[in-house]
Amino acid sequence: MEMEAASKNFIEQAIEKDLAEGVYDHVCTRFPPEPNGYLHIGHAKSILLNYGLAKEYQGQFNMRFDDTNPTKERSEFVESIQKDIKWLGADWGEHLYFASNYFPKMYEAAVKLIKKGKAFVCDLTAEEMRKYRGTLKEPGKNSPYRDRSVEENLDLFERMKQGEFPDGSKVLRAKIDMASPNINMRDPIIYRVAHMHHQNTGDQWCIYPMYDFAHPIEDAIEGVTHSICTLEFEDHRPLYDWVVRELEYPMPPRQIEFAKLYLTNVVTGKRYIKKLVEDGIVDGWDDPRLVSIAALRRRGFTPQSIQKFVELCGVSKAHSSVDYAMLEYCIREDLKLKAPRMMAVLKPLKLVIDNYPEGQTEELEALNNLENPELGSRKVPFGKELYIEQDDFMEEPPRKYFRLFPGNEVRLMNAYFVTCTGFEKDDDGSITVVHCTYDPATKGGNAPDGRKVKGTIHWVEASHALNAQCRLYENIIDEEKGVYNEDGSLNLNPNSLTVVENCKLESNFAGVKAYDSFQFVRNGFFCVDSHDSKEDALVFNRIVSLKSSFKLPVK
RNA sequence: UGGGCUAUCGCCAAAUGGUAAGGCAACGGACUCUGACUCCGUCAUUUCCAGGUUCGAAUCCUGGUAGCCCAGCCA
Repeated sequence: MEMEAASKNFIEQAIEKDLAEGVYDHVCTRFPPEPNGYLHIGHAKSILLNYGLAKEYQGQFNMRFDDTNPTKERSEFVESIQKDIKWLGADWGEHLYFASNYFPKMYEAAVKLIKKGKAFVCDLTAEEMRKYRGTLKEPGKNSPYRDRSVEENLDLFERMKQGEFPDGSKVLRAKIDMASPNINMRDPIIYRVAHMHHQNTGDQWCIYPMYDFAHPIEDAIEGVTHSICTLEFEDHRPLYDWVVRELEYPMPPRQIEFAKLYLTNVVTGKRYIKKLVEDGIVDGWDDPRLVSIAALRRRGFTPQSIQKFVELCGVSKAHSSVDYAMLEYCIREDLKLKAPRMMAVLKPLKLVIDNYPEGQTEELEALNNLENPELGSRKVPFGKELYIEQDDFMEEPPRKYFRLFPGNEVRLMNAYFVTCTGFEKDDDGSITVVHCTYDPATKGGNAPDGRKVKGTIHWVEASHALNAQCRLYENIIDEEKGVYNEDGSLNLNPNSLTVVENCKLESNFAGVKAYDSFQFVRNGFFCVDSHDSKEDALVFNRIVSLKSSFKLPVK
């Protein structure tokens, strides 16, 4: 049976058209972040899209730091960004570039424009410039400096470079059209004076190119064919095209825009994440409540799960917000067969097996993943006293409750069948201990007489159990009304971080680092906070999932 | 009448004039060593709205409506 080939997205279609028409003879894409923050799930879409396209068309994928504005950039971020992209699986090979390394070429390009009469040095202040620019509905006015001679412009621009002028006193502008309905074309600034230290070029430069001028040049220099960016740059495309045309690059790059990835009710966006980090609302850029790449990694997401997610989301130009459930689906799907699992009890309730010999313990064999025996097995201690989940016992069960209640028999996962014989309550009326008897013949979890049980529950042996305080990170932060209100107060999900005391963990957790911190993945999975990106997060079963999957029957 | 862009199920998203894919979610049912997983089934007579062209329209035309982006010496 043949699978229908997946339909091509609009970018693939554009590329194939270009290739077919001979506009380009190869494909080169790039991911060009500004090193001013950590990467998040939205960037993953762009990274994987660009990388995937390059691979699909046997092309080249460039990693380029768009570091043309030293005020916001830090080398801390150039490290983290590279780490995150590598982790995601996008391989740029030898092609790691810094826009700042092109400053000499950009300077030459600017000189070329001046010589062509297409750029001029302007002395208007920022304030004046805004007035001359006009408004969205009214055209702008030409700058009084617009008609300076080529010689004068050349001289002035050279002196700007030499540092003769203070910040803000002079800029270089492209000479296009002050009456253009597109504000980006109203003689945009292409170079500014900024006496500032740059993380890569140091104090070599005191003039820096603007994005609209720098970006097309960067793309052209690297032989990028398809410069893929987000929707808000659509209005900049005419300027992008103007720059590569005026600079006369052969086989100029083409800019294509797509819609950003947003997650419903989750804070995406570098700006917001940055503020949460700076305000100390979260513990850092890798706080598991965030959707930064670092946080997702720590939370137990795998690169494969994120790749899958991006693939599932698709690419289009329609503004959209993807359900968080889709991301969760992807990690479950990925971990399902490849993660070893253990048992842990988050809200413990003592279970005593009255007919189990006092003082005896035994080791039982447990598969690490029932669906994938290749992951091997481990020994789990078993004894007279165990802990089970509070939710797994009910004094008065509703209809269709399959777990433990007086008189009912269930299977202790990987162990024995037990039948509930009674329970104890304290003065408050809360249940303290549940009593049961076990059937020694059901060792391993199956009855020789073939009888079945409806429920299976997880457990931890009391004397071997590890005590832990678990931090449960739940969903992020609610963006429904905006993360920050107008008065500066925050809209936070109050359940985003829950601390649970006295969790009981299987003794096999002993070798696991940082087992005090668990990531909520829902529907049967929890991951151990890896803290260390080299380690895969460890998965253990259920615990809270019943809340979402067991519903009380309606009366 | 500033300019640009977008509208297909609760959420993503295909369909390129030939009779509305797929995934997530949801809901039934079967299975099950965790009520998970798996499996099987249901889920848009209709594509923002109104007209028009056509044998045939989500696709073309006309006119509306709604949403997003643009007036940084940020990217």
